[in-house]
Amino acid sequence: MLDIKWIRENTDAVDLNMKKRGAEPVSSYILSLDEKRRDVMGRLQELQSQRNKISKEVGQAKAKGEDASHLFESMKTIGPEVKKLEEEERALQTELKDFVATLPNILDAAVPEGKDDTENVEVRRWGTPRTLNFEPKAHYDLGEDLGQLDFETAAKISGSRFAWSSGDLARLERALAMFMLDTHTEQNGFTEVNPPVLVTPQTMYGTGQLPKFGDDAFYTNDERDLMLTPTAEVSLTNYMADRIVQESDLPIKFCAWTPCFRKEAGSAGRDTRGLIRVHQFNKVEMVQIVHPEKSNEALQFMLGCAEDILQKLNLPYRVLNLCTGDMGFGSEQTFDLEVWLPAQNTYREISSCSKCGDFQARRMNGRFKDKDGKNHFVHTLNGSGLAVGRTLVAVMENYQNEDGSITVPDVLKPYMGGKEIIKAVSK
RNA sequence: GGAGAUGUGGCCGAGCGGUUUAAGGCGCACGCCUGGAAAGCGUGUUGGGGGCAACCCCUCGCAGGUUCGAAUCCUGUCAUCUCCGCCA
Repeated sequence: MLDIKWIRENTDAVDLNMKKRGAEPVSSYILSLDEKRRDVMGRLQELQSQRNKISKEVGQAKAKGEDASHLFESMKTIGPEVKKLEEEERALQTELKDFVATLPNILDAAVPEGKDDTENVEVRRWGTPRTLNFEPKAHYDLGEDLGQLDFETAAKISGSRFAWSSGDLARLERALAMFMLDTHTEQNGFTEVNPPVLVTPQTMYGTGQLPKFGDDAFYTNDERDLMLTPTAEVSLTNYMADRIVQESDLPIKFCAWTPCFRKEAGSAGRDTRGLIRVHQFNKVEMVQIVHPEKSNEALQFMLGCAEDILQKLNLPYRVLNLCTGDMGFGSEQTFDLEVWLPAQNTYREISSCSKCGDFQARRMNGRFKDKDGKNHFVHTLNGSGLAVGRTLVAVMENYQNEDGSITVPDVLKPYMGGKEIIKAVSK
């Protein structure tokens, strides 16, 4: 959520930002609404002030045992007028807030210009794709041939875009998650959290999924309208909702391994096979709550944490600086990591690390108290560390052997009971 | 699912419908005192909004309502705790 005071003083920047994101200018509309609201508020406060004064006089008169009924006359007209202005003010306030809540975050100056994902800027590459002397299989073929990935069964149970894995492959995914969690907690200083994945609409609003992107999420028919989280970012970041922490508590670093639920509305026909795009997948997420001055530093740190996982797994990847046209709603700046997938002969997204400034903190009212006792909004960041399902895909395809078996990466062996190779189960 | 209890500034805790503009205490910050400290004394200490400013408005879990006037009365709702039932 943008600061209305800031919008008032930076109308050009607001409209320029909308343009960069490929949207229409909005500042004149906001300004006129804000002006109307402040006008009503001024008149309302004047009346409230009168009411308070008279009310006090009534109290004083009664205390002395005097008759105060003559004071009621003016109060009788003030009362309904106050109520009317209150309603007017509330309506304008709601209208303004509802509108501002739909505006995306202001992009960092370091974000490259570009119209869509084709114009993202590659920052660096790491690792060299393995040269195979055989035709690489796609992970879904590998998994099905191993007898440990079963999309038919998943479809029977839940419909399209779900997966069923079993045996060593299921364990390999768990191994990946444990390896990631252990690395982030033991090496990178994150605190492991087991958060709820079923959250209130208010929580989804806090991180920016609502009100604009409700169509992407699964709702329950629970009377509280609980929703399934599309990422643990939602639960973890909302730790700060209506909370004031001490400056010395920062940074707060959480990581969590949770299932994520996405409708994938609008992606019909894309990645219809396999684990790449499913309604339910597991992800290890990192969230940082930091002092505003540490935002940039924290973003680089988190990007490093995500890269480190790929490096330890020896998976080739590249880093992209997302361009203005491809940036998410709440983000100021985002780096994506794309991992090499031999069967697709291309890099595919496996992590996304974003800094959100005070955008989310403002929505959820998350603050810290500085040394002088003043409160400020915290800055929030989130990054995948990594998308576990897609990491499984990457390991399968990059570590596949000609006979269809999969070599277990060295760092995962301790988590696989020492198993070195995943082979087909006998049918 | 059923029954009951409780929600008041960072914490504890008062609060007959009108000087509550939320007592008192604890904690914290600053000052006085001291060689230094403790104790003592004094001052400040919820959060948000509007205004150049003086200052004003809102905020007692949340949302409605009653009233000239609500922390206080009414309704709904949420959270916490206790007991019963069910349950991994």
